[in-house]
Parts: sequence; C-alpha cells; structure tokens
Amino acid sequence: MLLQTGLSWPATRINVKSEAVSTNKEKILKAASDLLLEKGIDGLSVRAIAAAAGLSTIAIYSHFDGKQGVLDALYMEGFALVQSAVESVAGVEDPRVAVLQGARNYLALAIEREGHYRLVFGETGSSYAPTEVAQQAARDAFAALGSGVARLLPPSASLATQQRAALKLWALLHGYVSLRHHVIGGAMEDRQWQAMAIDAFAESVDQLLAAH
Amino acid sequence: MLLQTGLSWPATRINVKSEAVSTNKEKILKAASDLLLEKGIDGLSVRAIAAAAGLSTIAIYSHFDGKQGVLDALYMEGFALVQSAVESVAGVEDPRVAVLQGARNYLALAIEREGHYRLVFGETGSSYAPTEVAQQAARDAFAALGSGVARLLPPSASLATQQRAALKLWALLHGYVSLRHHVIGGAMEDRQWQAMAIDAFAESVDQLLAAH
DNA sequence: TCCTATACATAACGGTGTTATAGATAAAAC
DNA sequence: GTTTTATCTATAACACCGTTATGTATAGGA
Repeated sequence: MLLQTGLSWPATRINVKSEAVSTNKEKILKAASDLLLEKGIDGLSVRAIAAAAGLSTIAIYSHFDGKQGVLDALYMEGFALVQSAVESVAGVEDPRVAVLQGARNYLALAIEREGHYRLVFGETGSSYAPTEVAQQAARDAFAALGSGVARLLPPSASLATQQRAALKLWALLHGYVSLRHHVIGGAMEDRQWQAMAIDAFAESVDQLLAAH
Repeated sequence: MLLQTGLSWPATRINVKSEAVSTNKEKILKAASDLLLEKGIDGLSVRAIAAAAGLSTIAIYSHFDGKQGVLDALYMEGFALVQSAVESVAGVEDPRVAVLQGARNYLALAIEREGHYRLVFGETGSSYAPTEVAQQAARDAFAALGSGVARLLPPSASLATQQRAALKLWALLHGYVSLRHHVIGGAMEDRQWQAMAIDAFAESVDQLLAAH
C-alpha cells in the first residue's frame, strides 16, 4: 500500500524512471509495515527497516523524513485500514446492522494489525506524534465513522449530537481494545472478548436508538 | 509513597540503620515519580533518575531491578492511585452517586497524573510489561472497581455479571481518557471533555440500573 | 564534456539501558 | 583492634538507538 507522504520527488527523474526510482521508497515502506506487523513497534528501528529493505540507514532519510516520516506513513496506513473497515459496511441497508458489522470489522482489525492499531491510537509512548498531514487522515476516518453513526439518529440531529454519539461508541470500542491485553482483561479468548465487546457495543447502540 | 518491590534487603544492615540505608531507595523512587509527573515517560531515563536522586546509574540496579524495577514500582504506585480514587467513595450511600463520583475522581486522576495513567494502561510502547507482582496490584484495583459497580446490581447478580458490567464501564471511561489527547478528541477543554465523558458514563450507569 | 542534483554507503556523534571492574564503607569474626 | 566479608557505590565501557557529516557514484541538463 503506497500512501502520500508529503515529500516532493525530483521531477527530473520521476518522468523517465519513475518505476525504478520509486522502488526503494516502496521497499522501505513495505519493510516497515511488515516489521510492524511481525515484531511490533519495538521492532521498528531505523537500522532494522533499512536492513529489511536491503539498504543502509541513510535511505530512510533520503526517502522519508527519518523515522518520523516512516511512522507518519504507517500512521496513515493504519487509519486507512480503520476507515476502510468502517466504510465497508456503507452498503448495508439497516443502520443498526451496518454499525454492528462495522464494529466487528474494527475489532478484527485491532487484533490482526495490532501494531498499526497501537501506533494509531497513541499507545506508543510520547516519542511519536503524528504530523499535521497524518492528523488529517485521522479526522477523515472519524468523519467516516460519524456518518455511519448518523444513520442511527433522526435527520434532525445536529452535527454536535452526531459527533458526541460517534465519540461515545468509538470510546467504548477503543476502551475494550485498549484493555484487551491488559492484566484487567484476564486470560480471555479472542472470540469471547470480541463477543463481550460487541454485546456492550450493541447495548449502547440500542440505547441510542431508543432515545431518539 | 513507598511500595513493595519484592527486592530483599540485607538483614545485617536493616536492623541497625534501616532509616539511613533505605533513604537512597526512597530517593530514587521519589525522583522517578517526580520525573514521570513533570516530564512524562520520555523523561524517565536511568541516568536522569539517578541524577535527580543525586546518585549514579548503578544505584538503580542495586536498589531496583534496573529500569524495569523502577517502572514496576511506579506501576504499582499508579494503580494505588486508581484504587484510592475508586475506593474513596465507598462511604457514599447512594450507589449511583458513588459510582459517578468515582468516575469523576478517575477522570481527574487521569489528567493530573497523566504519566502514571499512561504507564499503567500500556500507552508506553511495548517495551515495558509489568511483573507478576505489579499485575496483582492491577487485579486488586479492578476488584475494588467491581465491588463498587456491584452495588448497582441486585444482590442476586452473579460475579460474572458484575465483572462484565464493571469492565464495560471501565472500558467506556478509559476509552474517553485514551482518546482525550488524540486528534479525534479535537481541541476541547478539560472541563468540557470531562463533562462529556461523565454524561456518557451516566447514561450507561442508568441503563445498567434500568435493566435490573 | 562539464555541472548540478540526487541517492547511497561508511563512519561517527550523542543518547539509551546495562554491566564489568574496582573502590569505599560498615557489620561481623577472631 | 584487626581482619574478613558483604554491600553500595562510581567510573568506564558495551551494544544499541536515531541522526548526520563526509565522501562517492550516478543520471540528467547545458
């Protein structure tokens, strides 16, 4: 998955050999994404990324703005995953069914791509903060969630009401994800935990439907 | 605040000069706790802790099991804070009022001691994982929350039901805290955000009361 | 052919957590 | 009182981290 990183590219080369020239950048991003998936955030050292891409560390600074740039790209990749998980149910007719299926997709994503999820939701220490470009990707994803939740509310509901409802549902879902690997979560199977989270989520959805 | 760390202490010295000997250990923990409060998790380097305590790095390895040991001590300190925030409302008669006040205390703690909160809830990168001793402190705190939530349910409610209810409320509250500083949270005042979280929390509490 | 811009590797800088070595101090043994 | 032993401590070093200064190779434009 290739994502916009905001870095300009030398026009003199992109025209002639764009394919070969962009290969190294793609290799770096691919290597970083794979490392994040396999070894988690701790495995994401500049040297490890460079080695996995078959390059030296300086390549990360030529193609990205250092580690921050790579993390930004992965951050946007992660939010693209979240957004597609939420938007994939846009075609479902029943709003309640759609939102619940979106929540299931969301939980599945949080398990399968735990590294991306943790990066995206700030569980990475305060050493990384997304750039403005990356933050826009987050707002886009939240807007997508908001429009999904809006279908649960009457058309007369204000934007603030929509956002409050979306934030509550997201907070609940994210809370379950975040506590999942915590001691508090205890030794619970993925399936059991997911069912419990969905039950609680459905309760809040139904409460929302009943209130309007 | 001095907490059990599981390290044995030389019996030959603790009898005679326990006060003076334990000073350095206390100084390290105090320095680490202050650094966590003032500079966050990133400020918690072994060298910085040692310098703030007026000692050299090796002292952290003599009195604690390296950085892991210090983090364990801070982890338990953090959960002691969470537990006291929750248990401080045990004397309140009305269960609903008590739980809501506990939630307010919880949110206030998450703001005032953000470093401890983030350490305790795994938003610190995967480099730190609590030891078994520290995990017990977490289970104790969750048990305290569970007994508070249990008062919202009829006495006939099973333990599993209590724990499910407690986990949902905790997930919701923690979800708001965790999304607080996220892009999604937007530029919102602490007071406004706290009111929104409490409103959503109260909704779920009332739903729980109505269901039984 | 020369010039410029870009990508790349090597090696280094200051930072991290950790530890090997050695020195200092105090209790205990004689 | 002297020696022995145990413990704490500091200095310096290790391997790793993110980053960068230096030099070099390559490719396009003049």
